[in-house]
Amino acid sequence: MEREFTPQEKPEAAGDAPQGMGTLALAPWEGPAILLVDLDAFFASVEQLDHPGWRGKPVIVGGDADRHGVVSTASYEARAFGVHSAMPSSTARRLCPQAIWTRGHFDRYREVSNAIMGILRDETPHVQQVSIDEAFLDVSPTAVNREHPVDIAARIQRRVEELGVTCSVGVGTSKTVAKIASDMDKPRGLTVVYPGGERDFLAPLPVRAMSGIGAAAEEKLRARGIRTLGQLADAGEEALVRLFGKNGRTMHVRALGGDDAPVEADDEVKSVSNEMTFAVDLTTREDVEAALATIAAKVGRRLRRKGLAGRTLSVRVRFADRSVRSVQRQLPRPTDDELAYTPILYRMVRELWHPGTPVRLLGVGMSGFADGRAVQESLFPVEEVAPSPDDVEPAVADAGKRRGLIAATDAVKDRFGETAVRFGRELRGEDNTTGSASKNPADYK
DNA sequence: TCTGGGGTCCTAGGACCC
DNA sequence: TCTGGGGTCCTAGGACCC
Repeated sequence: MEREFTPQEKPEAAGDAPQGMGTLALAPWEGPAILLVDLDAFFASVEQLDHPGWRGKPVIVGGDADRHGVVSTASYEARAFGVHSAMPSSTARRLCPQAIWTRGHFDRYREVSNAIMGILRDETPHVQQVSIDEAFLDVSPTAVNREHPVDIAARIQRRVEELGVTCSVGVGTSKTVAKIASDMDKPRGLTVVYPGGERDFLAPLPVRAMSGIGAAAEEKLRARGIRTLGQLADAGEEALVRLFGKNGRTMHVRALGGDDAPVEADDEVKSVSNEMTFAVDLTTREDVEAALATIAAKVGRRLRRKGLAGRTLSVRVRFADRSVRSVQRQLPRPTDDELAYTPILYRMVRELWHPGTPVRLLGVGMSGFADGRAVQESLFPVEEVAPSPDDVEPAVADAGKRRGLIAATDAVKDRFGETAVRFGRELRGEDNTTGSASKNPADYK
């Protein structure tokens, strides 16, 4: 039986194909071939894998409804009730009161993700992981390997399903097209856009379908009568550059289907940060500083675990009206030691906030790493980091003592968890936070 | 009880140097 | 002591992604 896929036709997912993908004659593929593999409702799927009693039922991974929490991932059974990612948990609870809720088990998600990424790297070394549940693959036919990209995609779907979760795959000549294709049919979809079919595939889609166009860009475009990617492709590039800067050119190229961004592994970490949203706004200096110390300790610990030391320290404050202010400072030397930089955070936050003003969220970030890779000597003496003697914790100003203290508490946290040990000034404001999940790949490596 | 937490990248203005 | 321009670093804010 001879069969060709039209550009937008969707072959059945691997598990549904009655005679198996290998028996279909695929139209030949010329030129670049990019896959985007997207794990379906990943966190919720892992929960259902690990809890057989939850299969077939609505499952929601997310923060508490009564603490400003939002949905991280909803199973497809929960999505049938209108629940989706980033929805306030209070809304989700109203839409689907019978859902099974969990705050998530992130070590487990990382474990399953790593196994799947292993499968992808087994298929090709050209893998770019973009999050815990997504990766681009370059599977362009070469002189040595003529295997058809669609066959590779179908085999990946089968191999992933053997681990107990499913994925959707988009196949195209560019990252833009592969990504949009993967979104067209979920779960377990396999959507193929053949070379030459890009413009017809993209033209009818709303501009928001394209990665990089969010609410603000959509609104700007709508105000100029541009609603679809076809209209975006027809728009003058000069006008787009005036509107969006150099990103306007990128948007135009992508809408034309001509994006040639390479698939490249990018595992250099550029920043490490931690934020807390409080169920009850903070108003006193004591509470704000206690929370900052707790957040700073988490950042410090993650820096040490990754072997990173940074020079750029930042603080973010979100107020009750959701407005945000931030400050950043260059430190004299890179550090991974919160005992050295927490006192600096206290001074920085005073530039943004005065006692009495309700604080909804606090965040601490570190960036400015030497090269994004591990550093050998990561604990610098505190007096070389703190800009002034006031910033040194008197009790721990001795560098050797501090190093020992940090190492000891890290060891206890390794054994008993993050909340096992806290320094004195971290103790207030406990259990006043939302708790949620990151999908950033840097946290899962 | 409206809207989390972890990231990346871009922009625009100012300081500073050559 | 009249003047511009380029490069780089730094800072605050914002858009966007998963």
